[in-house]
Amino acid sequence: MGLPPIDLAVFHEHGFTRMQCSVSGLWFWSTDADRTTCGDTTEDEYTFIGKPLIDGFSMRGKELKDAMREAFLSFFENVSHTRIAPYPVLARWRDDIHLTIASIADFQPHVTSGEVEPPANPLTISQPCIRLTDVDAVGRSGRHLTTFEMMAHHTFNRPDEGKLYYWMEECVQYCHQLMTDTFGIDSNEITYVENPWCGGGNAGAAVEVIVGGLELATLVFMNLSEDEDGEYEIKGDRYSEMPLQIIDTGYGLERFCWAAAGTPTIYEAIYPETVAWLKQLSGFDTIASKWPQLDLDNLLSEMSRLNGIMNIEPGVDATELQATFIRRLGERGVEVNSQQFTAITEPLARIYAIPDHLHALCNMLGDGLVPSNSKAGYLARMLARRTLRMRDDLGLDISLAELAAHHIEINLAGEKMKQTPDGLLKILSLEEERYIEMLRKGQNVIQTQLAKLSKEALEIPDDILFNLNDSHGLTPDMSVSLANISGWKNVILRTGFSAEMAQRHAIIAKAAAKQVTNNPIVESIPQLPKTVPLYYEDVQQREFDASVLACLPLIGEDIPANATHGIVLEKTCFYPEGGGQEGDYGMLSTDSCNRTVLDTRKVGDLVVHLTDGAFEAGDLVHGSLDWNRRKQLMDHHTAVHIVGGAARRILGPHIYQAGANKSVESGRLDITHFRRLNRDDLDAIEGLANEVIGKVQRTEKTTLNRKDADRKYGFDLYQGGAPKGSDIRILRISDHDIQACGGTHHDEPGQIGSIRIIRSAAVQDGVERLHIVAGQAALDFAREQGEILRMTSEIFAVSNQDLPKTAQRFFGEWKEQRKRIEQLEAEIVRLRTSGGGDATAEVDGVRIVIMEADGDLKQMTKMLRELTLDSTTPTLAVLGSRVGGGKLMVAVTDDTIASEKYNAVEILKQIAGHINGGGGGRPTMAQGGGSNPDGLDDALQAARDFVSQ
RNA sequence: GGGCGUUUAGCUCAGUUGGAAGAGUGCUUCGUUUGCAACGAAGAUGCCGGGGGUUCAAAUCCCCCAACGUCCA
Repeated sequence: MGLPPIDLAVFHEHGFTRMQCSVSGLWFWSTDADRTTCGDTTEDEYTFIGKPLIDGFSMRGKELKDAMREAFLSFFENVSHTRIAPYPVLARWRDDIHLTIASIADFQPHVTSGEVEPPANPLTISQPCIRLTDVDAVGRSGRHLTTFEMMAHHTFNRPDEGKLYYWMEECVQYCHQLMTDTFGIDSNEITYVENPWCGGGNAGAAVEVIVGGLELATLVFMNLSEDEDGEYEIKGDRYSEMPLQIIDTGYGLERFCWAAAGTPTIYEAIYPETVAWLKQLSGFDTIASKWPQLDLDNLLSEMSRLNGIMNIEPGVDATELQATFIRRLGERGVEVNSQQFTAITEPLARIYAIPDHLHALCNMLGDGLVPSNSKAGYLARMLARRTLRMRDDLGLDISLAELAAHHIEINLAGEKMKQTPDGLLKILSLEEERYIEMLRKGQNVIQTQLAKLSKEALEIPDDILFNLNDSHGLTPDMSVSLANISGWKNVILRTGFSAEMAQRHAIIAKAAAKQVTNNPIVESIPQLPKTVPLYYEDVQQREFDASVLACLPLIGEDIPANATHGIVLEKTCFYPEGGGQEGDYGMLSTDSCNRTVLDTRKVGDLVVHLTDGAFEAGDLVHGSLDWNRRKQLMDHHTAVHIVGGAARRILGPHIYQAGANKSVESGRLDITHFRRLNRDDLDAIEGLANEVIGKVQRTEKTTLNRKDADRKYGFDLYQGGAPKGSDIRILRISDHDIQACGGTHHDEPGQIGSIRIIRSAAVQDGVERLHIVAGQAALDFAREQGEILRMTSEIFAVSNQDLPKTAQRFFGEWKEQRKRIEQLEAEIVRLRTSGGGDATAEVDGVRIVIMEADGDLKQMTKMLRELTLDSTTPTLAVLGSRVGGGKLMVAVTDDTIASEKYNAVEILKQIAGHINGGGGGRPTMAQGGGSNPDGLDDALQAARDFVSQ
């Protein structure tokens, strides 16, 4: 069955009645008995443009947002909600999304699953969000944004445990009170639309709050989870009730601001200064003044009213949309032609989108994101490039960094950012440099790829446009304008091409979406109590006794050679592979048998020892660790933390761990940084890291619940990725580095001895990999380096200090001598070919040289050149050599009677048979080889016979 | 994580069906001019990213690796 109607006392108290929308078919509540639509359909225009629906907010921009947010949060504080500070826009506590897309995202999956307590209950928050799915519509639709604040009140009820804070009735009551009392909205303007919500495996009843044609808020009552036997059916899937009942609301801060301002678009309500500034910089007014009879203000306000019903979504056909727009404007007495419409709306769309993109960029970079060519960093790069393109389209002579500096001053004044303003601007100017470089390279690529295309062509072939976009970052319209500049003056972009390309990308993405699942190592996970870890309590413990709970045959290919069984014990001090630290090795033994532990893994909550033989369940075993291995792994793991802290201190607050691995040989740490590191950077980090080893006496290991950990240390804790459970293990190395980490670490950093950063390498753009050795591995490394130096200096018979100088001298001499050899070879060729003698004859004015030579094809090529390059002596030359199965070359002097008379390829084919070979080339130059060097004499004789015919 | 592209002289880049490694710029020398990023002549500069393979022959075709770029998740 579906969900029951939402019939609440609050509706009846305020005179609302339930009816069905004539357009969408959805049920809604309204005080207006004549209403036929729910308010958010293609029949419902915006009614607030020029006539604000919310009173008492006469300010604009940041000031308006601040006032609106405060009004919202304090309203809910007054009705016993706790105000929570916003989370970062980079969702580092999650591994399924890069960006915070909604306020509820702050609490997923750990709180919404019921595993972790919420930071407060009920709570209210205004969460900055970024959504890039609708990026194409930003600036065009009048309402789309990539970044916005979602104001919310959340409640997490557990009716089973008697914890029921409030549900639908109170929720809607609060909402209605906020709308009518705090914001003074007339009840007649409000419709509450019943529209069930589902997503991410959860679902529930939901109410959309529509005011003046604009959806201002959504109230979701999430109390269902996906269950194929469930009793509720929503949008094709079945659900059943879950123990946690969550109120998830979302109130669009910017939309409230817009409704209070009544400006033609949302952008003018929240970014008025930037819009005005960009209009002035781009000379927008001069565009409109070209048509004095056009009433620009009237046109724009009619357009924005229409925006409400035009359904401008990404991917709709632009041409068709424009035609509809012009027709409907005409119906309202606004006459505008296509040319005028484009001339006005195109620049305006960019002027509107730029501050939005800048805001999103500043939010992302402000949280410490580094632009990259993949993952979250790519999203920042994409926004930066879109902004730069729009800037170029507007013809603005201003850098991206300057735009951002202005934006920060006007729209982000006083906001706390993790990244420094200088760091942020530096990153943006580097991004602009890359963009300029991309365009410069693009110009070359265009010229190369279009070389075969007629300069009169009207279109660039589709496959070339696709390729330019995918491989070189040139969007179709950029390609076309670059082609126009480069001489293909008539090419234009086919209409609908961009949509086609997006569609093609979607198909490719769908095909590539196949998930790779990691191979299981055991057939099935037995129901056993969680293995008790001994390796946290005492990291030095190397021996223990425990009883065998299960002995499982190992399957799959992802296991070490010789490993046959997985042993589960009730407790262990073997650390299972995790957090980038490899598993422990060692021994499990009883009185009668010894088994080698070849690796240790975690399967669910069980630690599985991968051994080379079986035990019986119930056996009492003695475990002993390969301590040298463990000690080395701990050296590397603790060292990686120390180096990470050092890198952050030296390079800046944007340094974040992007991955790590700790093996016996070395540790690897991937860090986010906006440029390649050089040896000086590495030396500085290495120096600081070793200083920390000397200074910090003890590391501090604590376990906090998630709620307290977040509050105490913030989200920088989760450098190693999104943590799973509700308890967070925290490793604190003084104030140098504090991280959530499940690995094993030294109690005293001094036990590491020393840390060396061997080298850095690029993993991807924006991510640098540091290779680290510590402890014994550092000593081994130093010894090995010394050995290499010793062996090398022995070869040169010089001291280590003289090695670079000596190597340089030898290399230089080698190059010089090689050159000298080439010169001498050429001299030999000259001597051999200038003498005449038996090999030379003359037939009908053509010098004939047929002789055997030494050397390979390359050397013979030189001789041939000597022989045939001089056009005053027309020559036919046939050379043969016994090298490598026999080689033959035939050449004639170009553009002479020699080349008229003889065809080098023909001669070669005639004689090559004698050496069992073949070959080819051009009429003036042919070469070939064979497998019978003894036939060379016959081949050359055949050439002589051919000539003398 | 997946796809595509690039790697050739100090720099920026051409190089067609595999068959004699190029241009522009910079550099050196000489000349002409010295007011423009002046002009003329001559010259030097290449492990054609690395490693395998196919072939008589590979900058070119195939495989692997690396660096860089780019689009999509």
